[in-house]
Amino acid sequence: MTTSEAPKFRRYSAEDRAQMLVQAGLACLATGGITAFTIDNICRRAEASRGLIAHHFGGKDGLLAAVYEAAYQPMLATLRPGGEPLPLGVLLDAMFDAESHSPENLRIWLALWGEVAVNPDLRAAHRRNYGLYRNTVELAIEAHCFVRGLRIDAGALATTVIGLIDGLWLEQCIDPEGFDAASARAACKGLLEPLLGPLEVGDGA
Amino acid sequence: MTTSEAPKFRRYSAEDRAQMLVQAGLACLATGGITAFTIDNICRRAEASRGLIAHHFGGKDGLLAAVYEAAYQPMLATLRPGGEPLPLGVLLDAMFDAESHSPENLRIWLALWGEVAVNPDLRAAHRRNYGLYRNTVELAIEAHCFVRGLRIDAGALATTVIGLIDGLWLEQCIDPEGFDAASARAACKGLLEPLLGPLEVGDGA
DNA sequence: CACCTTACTATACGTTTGTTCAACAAGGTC
DNA sequence: GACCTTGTTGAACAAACGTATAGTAAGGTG
Repeated sequence: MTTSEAPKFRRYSAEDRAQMLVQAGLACLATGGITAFTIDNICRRAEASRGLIAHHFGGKDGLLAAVYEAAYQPMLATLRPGGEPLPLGVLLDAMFDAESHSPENLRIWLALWGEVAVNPDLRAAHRRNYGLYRNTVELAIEAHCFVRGLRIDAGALATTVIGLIDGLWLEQCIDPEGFDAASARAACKGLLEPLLGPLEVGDGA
Repeated sequence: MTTSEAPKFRRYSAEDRAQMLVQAGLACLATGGITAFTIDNICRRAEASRGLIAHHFGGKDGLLAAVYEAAYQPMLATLRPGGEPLPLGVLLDAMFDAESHSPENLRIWLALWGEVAVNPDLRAAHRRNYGLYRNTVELAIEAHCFVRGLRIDAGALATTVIGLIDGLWLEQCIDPEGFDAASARAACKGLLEPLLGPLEVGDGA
């Protein structure tokens, strides 16, 4: 009887709403690839109206850039938790952990890669993040080789190792059957250990 | 003055026209990824009218399936020219030849992979072709190991090697700078030789 | 030259795309 | 409780999407 009415929508802070849209965008990529990354899909999933993406990101492209950043961030955070790179064995284990190897995550990356290869704006963002990624791996390899007295071009090997890991990701992603995170990790170590010596989790010192 | 008029269009055989459309489709994928794979784009590039894709392939999906097959065929043909698999060293060289590593070809694959991960029909086609691909590599590894008396799980290693090669492709594709086919081949061999012994082109016997 | 098969064109159609924008209202501030 | 900032909505819009289809004509066959 009173004038109290249920609010027609909830008002979030700009950052909160932005993150909700980014999460919805990631979910769309995971479900249907870049083709499913549409204003309608994303806003439906985020339970928001169609105008919001333009309001918070200036348009679809702005959201895609934010989505790309959001996809990279957890990986970088995992690889150097305190800013300091991990020992190589630990680093590899982190790269093959269950979450980053989830089918959803892999499909997201595949969709993003396809766009990076074709979209100059995304490529700029990629170059920056990939540089950090590669640098982290290179430092870990360098430290590993220094301790063991191995003379190896850490820069070139870093690129190769990243390629190997991403390639194993890729196979697993394209057809998830017959290959899982544990197999991928074993395969990776099997290829690296003849070159680098044993890569145990506890090889810190 | 005679009745002779220039023909309004050229009539091709069904197979010829189909191949023209497939080629145009590949070109679209190479240029703009899966987003650019549209009826308008493809037909404009093939200099054909918009109805032709439906006529020859039943629709866009039919063309995409044909494009996928067309992308796989030259690779399989390269890897076992006469039906017989090549020696491992030669096989790896073939995998890193200039043409298959062209930026266009890499972008095509990236676009197709993104779809395979999400499209059940394409996945079925992928599973079949990938099986042939993997089998070829496995046989080459098996033969290599047999000759050298190495005891290695050729099946698992085949998957790993394919992952490595595709991963190196991937890096090169996403950002073509600072990495070329020759570097990729060197990186691949550098990782495999500690495990498998020297992989020379002329290691046939 | 007449005929016939079928590759082909071109239009129309309904749907979905991304963007724009005026109006609305949620929720903190006074 | 009045006010104001601004996050939010929903409709309107043109462009682009894929498909269906009726009609056209190229080019081989007799």
